[in-house]
Parts: sequence; C-alpha cells; structure tokens
Amino acid sequence: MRIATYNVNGINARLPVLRWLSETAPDVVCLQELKALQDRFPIGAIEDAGYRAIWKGQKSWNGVAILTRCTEFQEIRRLLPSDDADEQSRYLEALVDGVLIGCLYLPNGNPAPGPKFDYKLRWFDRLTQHAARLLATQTPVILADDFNVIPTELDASNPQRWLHDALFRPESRAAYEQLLASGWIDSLRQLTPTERFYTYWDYFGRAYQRNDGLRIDHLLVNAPFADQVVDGGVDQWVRGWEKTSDHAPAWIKLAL
DNA sequence: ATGGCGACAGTTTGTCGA
Repeated sequence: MRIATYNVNGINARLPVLRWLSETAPDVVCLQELKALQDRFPIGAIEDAGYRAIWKGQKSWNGVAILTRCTEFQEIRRLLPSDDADEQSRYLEALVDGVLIGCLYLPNGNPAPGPKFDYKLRWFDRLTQHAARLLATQTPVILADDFNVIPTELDASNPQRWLHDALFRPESRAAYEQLLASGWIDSLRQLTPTERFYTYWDYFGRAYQRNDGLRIDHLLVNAPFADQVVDGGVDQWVRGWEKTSDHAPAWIKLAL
C-alpha cells in the first residue's frame, strides 16, 4: 500500500493534482489546505481519476481530504478531540484496508510568540493526546501531515534563518520530539537518515530552482509497524510544474 | 525581522501562509 501526503494550497487552483494522481497513482492520498467550501471540493474530477474521497472543507482556509483506490474505506472521525470550540478544518481519520489513516494540517503558528503560536502548541498537545489513544490499537497507523514543523537542522537549507519562526522555534521542535518519543517513527527520515531533502519551497526568489527548501510534511507510523515501511520519497518534480503548490507530495510504501 | 509570491474573498485591498 502506497500512502501519500500533499499540501495542495487550494484544490481548485491545482489541476496539477489530477496529473500527479494519474501519473503516480498512490493507493491513499491525504490532502491539506483545500481552501474550499465543502460543496466546492471537485469530487467529480477526483472520481474520474479513480478515487473515492472524504473531505472537510472550510471557507477560504485550511481543509483536509482523504482519497483512496482501496476497497475498505470507512470514515472514523472528522475532529481532533478535546476542543469542541475549534472550528478549523484540520483533521480527518479513516480506516483503509486495515490501516488507520490520520490526515492532519497542523497550524502554522506565525507570528510567534502570540495567540496563533499558542493555538499551534495547544493543537499539538491535543494531537499528542489523541495519538496516544491511537497507539493502543493493534493496527498500523499512519499520521500523514503538513506538520508545519522543521524537526532538525537537517531539514532546512538555511536553519539559522528560521530560528525565530514558529516552524523551527524550540517549543515546536520539542513538541515534535515529544510526539515521536511517545511511540512514532518519522518514516521518511528513517529511510534517509543523513541526507537533506525537502517537501516545501517558497514561491519567491526561485527558491525551488535554488533548492532552498524545508522538510515540513511528514508521515509518522506507529513504532511496532515501522519495519513495514519498505520505500518512500518526495515527488519533487511536481514542484517544478506550472501553477503548482509550494509543497511537493511525500509518500511511503507499506509492505502489508 | 523583512522580504517576496500566490490564493481567496469579493472588489481593489486585506489576510493568510511558511
């Protein structure tokens, strides 16, 4: 089973998403930043591409979706627990052929410090609490995300530039480390322990052409199933297409 | 700390993202 995560930066501005789907055909796809109301999700085009989908839209911002070509496809939850007042569309969870898939879009958190950074850390705490419950299941679990966290200095072309940014501040990195320590493996980093590679390049200044990027989109797997991850990578060339997102798709392949 | 660029809302400028 091949599982991909892709922050599309506006699903309706992104015809390249359909091209990427048809050319790479992942079994499961987690999308973030739909930037579309619920009834503006292009379900017809997605189905024409061979996928079923569940999605959670929102006006202007955020929005997440899970797409699959697999047989078993059951929505589990549409909200991250512990804050009923949180109205931002950032979490979806589904069971796909025996694998529990969490699709999430962690808040950016800038400017930091400030209320947006506080919201990011609170959201992260709720995620870590929920992830602990998921660890109790005996099934493989994949958390596929735009995490908006640069985990280490190996994950940015110029780490110094991001020292005071919400993506790289000590609190954000500590929250990510704490989540991993609670029983999760950063699967792409496990496959490629020492090389720099990125999933995001800013639109400005020909950042992609200069390979001035960040690794902020991650696929976490619960530790007991980490040895099932047999391959993975970033479909980096998609970032070079016209009218493309500022992120590139990242994916892993599970042996099961 | 700013810059710079792109999407969206809904009108021409503001907000947000990373």
